[in-house]
Amino acid sequence: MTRPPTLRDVAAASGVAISTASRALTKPGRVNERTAVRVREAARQLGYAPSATGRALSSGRTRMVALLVPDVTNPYFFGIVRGTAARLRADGYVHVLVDAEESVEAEERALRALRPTVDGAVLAASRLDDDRLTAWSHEFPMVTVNRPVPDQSGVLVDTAGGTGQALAHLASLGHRRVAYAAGPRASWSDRRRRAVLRTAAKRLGVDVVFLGPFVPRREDGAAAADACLHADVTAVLAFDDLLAFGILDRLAERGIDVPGAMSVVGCDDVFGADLVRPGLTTIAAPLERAGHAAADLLLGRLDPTHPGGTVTVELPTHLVVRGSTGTAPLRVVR
Amino acid sequence: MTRPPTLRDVAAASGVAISTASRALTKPGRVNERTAVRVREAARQLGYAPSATGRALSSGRTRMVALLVPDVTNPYFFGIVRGTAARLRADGYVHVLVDAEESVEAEERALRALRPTVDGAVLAASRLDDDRLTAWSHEFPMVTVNRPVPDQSGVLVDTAGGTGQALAHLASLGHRRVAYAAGPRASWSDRRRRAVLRTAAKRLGVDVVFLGPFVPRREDGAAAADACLHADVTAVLAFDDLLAFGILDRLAERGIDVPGAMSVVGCDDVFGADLVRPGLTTIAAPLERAGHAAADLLLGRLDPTHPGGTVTVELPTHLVVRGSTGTAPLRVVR
DNA sequence: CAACCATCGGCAAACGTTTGCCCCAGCGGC
DNA sequence: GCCGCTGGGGCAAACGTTTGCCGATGGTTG
Repeated sequence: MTRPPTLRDVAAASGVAISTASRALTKPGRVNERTAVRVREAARQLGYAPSATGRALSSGRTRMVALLVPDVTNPYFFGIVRGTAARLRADGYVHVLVDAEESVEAEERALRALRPTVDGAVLAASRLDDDRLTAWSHEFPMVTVNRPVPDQSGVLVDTAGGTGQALAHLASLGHRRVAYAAGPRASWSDRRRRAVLRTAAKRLGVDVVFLGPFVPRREDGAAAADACLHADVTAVLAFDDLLAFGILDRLAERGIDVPGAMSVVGCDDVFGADLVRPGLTTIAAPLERAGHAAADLLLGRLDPTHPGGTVTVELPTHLVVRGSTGTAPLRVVR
Repeated sequence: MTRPPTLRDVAAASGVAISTASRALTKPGRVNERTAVRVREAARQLGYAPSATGRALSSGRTRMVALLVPDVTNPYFFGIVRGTAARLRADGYVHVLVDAEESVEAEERALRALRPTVDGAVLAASRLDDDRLTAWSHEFPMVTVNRPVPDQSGVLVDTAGGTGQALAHLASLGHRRVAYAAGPRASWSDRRRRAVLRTAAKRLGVDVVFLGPFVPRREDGAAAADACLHADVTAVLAFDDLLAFGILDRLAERGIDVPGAMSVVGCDDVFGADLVRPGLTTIAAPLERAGHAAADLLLGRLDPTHPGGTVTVELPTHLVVRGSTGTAPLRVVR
């Protein structure tokens, strides 16, 4: 296990000064071509790769970007990880993945530790409160996903719009009483969807009953399903696909036919939504594009030649209709 | 957006030299407690966090570890990512995620670029050939997953053993002619499973027909399913769950009852295996544990006080029986 | 022939941290 | 009163890279 070769080794091997070696490799035309060839050949032969650490120290930029997610376990974030990874790779940035463990403290600890080390961060579904998020956004180039911060660039996925679409879809199938199985109170998306549902419900002449909040995990779908049955609805919009999977599990367990007796709509279209039977009708969120867009915004801010200014990218969603939604059953009046 | 505070700022604020500030924060007892308190207070007030870059340069260690996967998209790697992330986080290491794009060149490029920058790497299912892998293993502390390298620590998941179990399971259900829908020729796991299947088939009195190789993607399950039907088998062991999902899709499309007319067994038990209907019987690989173990091995090697020596951890698998396997149909002799 | 310029290479500082070495003050023992 | 020891603090080098500045060389122009 030998120490990696440094610029000093390359310089020695080609008989020039370190500064010349550096320029030969990074500043085309700055040194005589014959010298440059010699240096490049030596570098190749030694297997030289510049130390990102050394570079970072002298340039003040590390060419690393962190992605903070509350929970790497959640398939929701897989798409975001993919998107940011692809975008960062395209510009040769290193991708640091941080699991904030759903905890405000862990998230702040990670930000503090990473601030001197990475050039910027993408915060997906941050658990930080508004004040702290705003404070951090002044200290550190960052872009949020699904979490608007004043005067800060961000990516929003318009699941609220999709929710309206989904309700219209259910209304057109004859559903008149629909549940919304809500997510965490702290969720920005959840708040927006509630608002949209209230107005859409009025417009469409549908009763929407709000159930929850539920923790968006498959296990918690049981409680949500039971609440739906008790609330006497014929369809349910779940906060996300995981919750919807759990609802499907529980309905199957209780022998409730989907979509015959109950229609189920998820949100996000994560991996697996087309694996369940019946396939899950869901509001497809372009998560990979969201991650890509977030990284793109961040890279733009990091580029000093870039115009600047804050941008908010809002990505549209669309409803993917699969087998879990169908015409409303005849209402049984008790 | 202010420059993060450095040790110099802390030293100035507390009226001591940089070296004293450094020691006050990192060498308990080395400086007078009264002085140390002053320094710590200044650090706290300024929001000081040590620069990993500066540390790395002086110590030669970056406290970063890279995880190279061929394709972040594949749910197989989600578990590994989770496991390594958790283990690295526990020791305060930073987790660098690299997608090698299923390409030997990209993988080597990443290794070359990362060598001076990270302390070590976990290579999951490397696409590198043996020679290059061996060469790299001499240059760079690394641990492989499912890819044995001579004189190098690694983690192996015994899916071959699980395959034997799965075949026995099928035999006990009366299957007498079973297909193996193979994965890529280059796969080490695939080669081992073939060997195990050959001997197990003899012992159990089962005919195993080898089909493929198939690309382990859901889309390629269609070809695998058609090949199975043509080969006149009553059960199929798929290289992995993704392929099995695709086989299930195609069988459903062609109206073949699972498990009535055909039993299907997957491998890995990825996210989603219990979402399909019928649930997929599969060889459960402890992927999160594998990632955890790999990171653990690597961290051990990086610790200078550690005994040393190379270790190979072999993790057992077990068969998870769900709905996709059942008793063999009566053979139709044509 | 002098003044000027372009080309090319080297010196040294800077980035932030750690750490070996040295210095100084204070104190106890003789 | 001198020696030696110890506790506590600073100086400076080192890590690998980039880059502003300078100097040397050789050629061109007036």
